[in-house]
Amino acid sequence: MKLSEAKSQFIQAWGTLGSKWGINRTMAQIHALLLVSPDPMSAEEIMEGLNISRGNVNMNVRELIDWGLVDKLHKPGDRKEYFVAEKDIWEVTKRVARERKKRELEPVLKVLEQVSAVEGDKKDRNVKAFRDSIVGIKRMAENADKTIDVMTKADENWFFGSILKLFR
Amino acid sequence: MKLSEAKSQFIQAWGTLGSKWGINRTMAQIHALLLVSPDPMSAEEIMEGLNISRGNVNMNVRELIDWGLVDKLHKPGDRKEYFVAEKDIWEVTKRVARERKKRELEPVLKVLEQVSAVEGDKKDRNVKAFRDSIVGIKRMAENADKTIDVMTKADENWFFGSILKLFR
DNA sequence: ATAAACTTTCAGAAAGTATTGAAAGTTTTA
DNA sequence: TAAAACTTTCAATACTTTCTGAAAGTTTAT
Repeated sequence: MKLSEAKSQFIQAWGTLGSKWGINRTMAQIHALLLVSPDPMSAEEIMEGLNISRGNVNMNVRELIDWGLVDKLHKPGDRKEYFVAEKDIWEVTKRVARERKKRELEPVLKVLEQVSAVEGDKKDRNVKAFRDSIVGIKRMAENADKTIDVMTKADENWFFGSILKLFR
Repeated sequence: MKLSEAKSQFIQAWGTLGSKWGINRTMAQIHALLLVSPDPMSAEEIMEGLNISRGNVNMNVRELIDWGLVDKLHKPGDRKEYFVAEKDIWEVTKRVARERKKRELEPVLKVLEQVSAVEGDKKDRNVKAFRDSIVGIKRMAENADKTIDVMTKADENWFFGSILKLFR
C-alpha cells in the first residue's frame, strides 16, 4: 500500500470513529492529518489536504487546541501560523478522558446528586424504583470518575500492565 | 424535590449524555424512562411519557433491544407488548462496552492493521512519521480492546476495587 | 373468515449540525 | 501611515439525522 493511500484511509477511519463519539468528523480528520504529518502544517495545507474551506479549518483547529490535542506554533521568519498535534497517544487519551469527564461526567453526577433528594415514602414503589436506579447509576459514575482520575495520572504501561496482569 | 420533577430531570440528563456519546437522544430518554419505571411499559405509555410518536418509539425501542438494554415481554391475558430495561447498571455498562467495541473499536483495528502495511523507505520522514503514529495508536487500541474483554467478564466490585486499590 | 387490536414501515417534514466564502479584523512590514 | 499578509467571524446554505403519522402488515379472538 502506498503512503498516500494509507494516509487517506487512516484519516477516513479516524473521522468515522470521531463522528460515532460525538466529535465533528472534520475535527477528527484534521487531527488525523496532523498526527501523521512529520511537520507542522499551515491552514492552507490543511485546506488542501482535506478539501475544506478556510473557515472550517479555523473553527475545528480552534476546537482541537481547546481540547489540548493541537498546538499553534510560529516559524521564525514566517508570519503564517502552523499547527502540530500531540503525538504521544497516551497523552492524547488522557487529555480526551479528562476533558470528557469535565464536560460530561461531572454534570451528570451533579444531576444525580440533585435528584437523589427526591422526597419519598419508602412504600411507594415508584419512589423506590427511582431511588434504586439512581443509587446504582451514581455508584457507577463515581467509580468511573475515580478511575479516570487515576488513569490521567498514570503511565501507560503501568496502567494497562497492571490491569491486564491483575485479570489474567 | 417531587418524584415527577426528579424523573424528568434525570431523563433529560440521560438524553443529553447520550447525544454527546453518539447515541440518539430519544433512545437514551426511553432508556432512562424504563430504568426508573417500577413496571414494564407499553408503547402507548412511552409515547405519553415522552410526548413522541408511535413510530419513534418503535424505532428506538428496537434499537435498545438490539443493544441488549431492553427486553420485550408479554403479560398474560394482554396482547400489548411491554418493555423493561435491564436494571443492573454494571450489566448495562458491560453490554454497551461490548457493543461499542464490536461496532467501533474492531473496525478501526482492522484499518490500522491494513495501513500498517504501508510500503516504505525508512529514510523517508513521511513514511517514518506515519508508521510511528500508527504503531502507537495500534498499541493503544489493542490495550483498550483487551481491557474491555477483561471488564466484560468481571464483577463490578472486583473490577473497580482492584483498579482503585492498585493506584492508591 | 373477518374484524379488532396491535406493531411495523417509510416517505416526507422538521430539526439539528456542519460548511462555505466573503467581509471584517488583526498584525507585520516597509 | 498604508498596504500586504494573514486570521477570524458569521449569515446563508448544504447536509445529516431524527421524527411524524398515515398506511400496510401481523396476530388474535370470535
